[in-house]
Amino acid sequence: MRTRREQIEDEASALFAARGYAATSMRDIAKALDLQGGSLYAHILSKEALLAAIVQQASERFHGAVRPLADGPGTAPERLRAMLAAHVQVVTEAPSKAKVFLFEWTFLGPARREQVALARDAYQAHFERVLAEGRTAGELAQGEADPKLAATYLLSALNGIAHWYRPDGPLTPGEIADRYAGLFLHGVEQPATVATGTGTGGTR
Amino acid sequence: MRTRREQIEDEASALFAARGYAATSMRDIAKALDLQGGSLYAHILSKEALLAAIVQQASERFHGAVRPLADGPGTAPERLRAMLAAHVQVVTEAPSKAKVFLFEWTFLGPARREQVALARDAYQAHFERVLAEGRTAGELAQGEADPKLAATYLLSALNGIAHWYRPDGPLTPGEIADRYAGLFLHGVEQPATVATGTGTGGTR
DNA sequence: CCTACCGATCGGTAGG
DNA sequence: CCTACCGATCGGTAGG
Repeated sequence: MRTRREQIEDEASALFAARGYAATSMRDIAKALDLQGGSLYAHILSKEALLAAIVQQASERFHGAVRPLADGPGTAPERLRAMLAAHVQVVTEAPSKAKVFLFEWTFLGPARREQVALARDAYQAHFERVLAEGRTAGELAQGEADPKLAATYLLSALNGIAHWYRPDGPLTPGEIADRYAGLFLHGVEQPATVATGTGTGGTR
Repeated sequence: MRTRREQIEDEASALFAARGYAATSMRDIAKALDLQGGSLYAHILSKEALLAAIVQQASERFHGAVRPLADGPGTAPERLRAMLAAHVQVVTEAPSKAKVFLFEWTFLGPARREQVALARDAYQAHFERVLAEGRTAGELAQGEADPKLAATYLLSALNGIAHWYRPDGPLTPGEIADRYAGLFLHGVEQPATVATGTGTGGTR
């Protein structure tokens, strides 16, 4: 049984994600729960504290899912695949909360916003580290892009999923992760045909 | 000399981009221009119409820059590189306006919002078409990802640039575009070593 | 958790 | 473009 507090956070997540934090009033949240506006304050301290709680919990989900994989065994490409799949999993299992964490955290007050900025940097650093290790090991070649830029590129693509994912869409979260991993690891360009021996022996 | 109307749109773009549309009041915009709140209405019809004008103009910039390249000459990879560079150029030459177009258009009323949704779909379709043509021509191989998903992936990564780009950052828009194009076309994984003849003849 | 309310601020307008 | 204002709504609180 969800506590009242959890119901409030769930409803607030849905509304913040759908309309944006600033465009959602406390009375909107209350109405969705059949309460009066003021009654919410028996459970929360302020609108910003409610946002902070949602953001904090989502942040912990992302970290908890991805960090052990970054530090785990496997080659860099293997770990990246696993981290990417975990990130997609966190986004798609609670899209509203992920969306609030990813795009509404900027509405926090200065103190909490800076905390979240640090947590986000630390999260991206997991990806940067694996990319750097892969380069050192000769498993990855990011062209001229350094690990920081490659991680920014990847996380931008992944976070976009929160904007368009629908549970009833054609692709499961696992399928989305597979395809995105293929795009990130191999790109879209057909490698120049080099003696892969499909029979004709190189169509130049 | 910028007209008053243009000054209002520029200032509104900066504030909408920095704080969000819903969290920006007409009096905020007026104050930045040393005006009284009500005075803005000598130049605009409503807050939403102001947002709509900014979004519309930015939308036209993106379309105008990219469409001719999609329809232009060159192989699919060449055209994708050019389109990607043009998109980055539009984002970075007016980051606030791009950001408003990319992330604040959802605050438009239903009628205008649907129009913009169509324009965005048409924009993405340019990328999808080139990706599909490249696949047909054997120039591109997107793994299991279809052109639509690959375009979504790419545009998510590109639009993220609006969130972090700073004119005084270490990379020029052209350098960002080059690196992102490398990541999109080739991915990050080192191709398996196949007779490229660096001397040792294949270190497996 | 409700009733009733607070001061502040919102988008927008009348009249000049 | 300003002064002065409109009704509506905001986040939040007192008291029960």
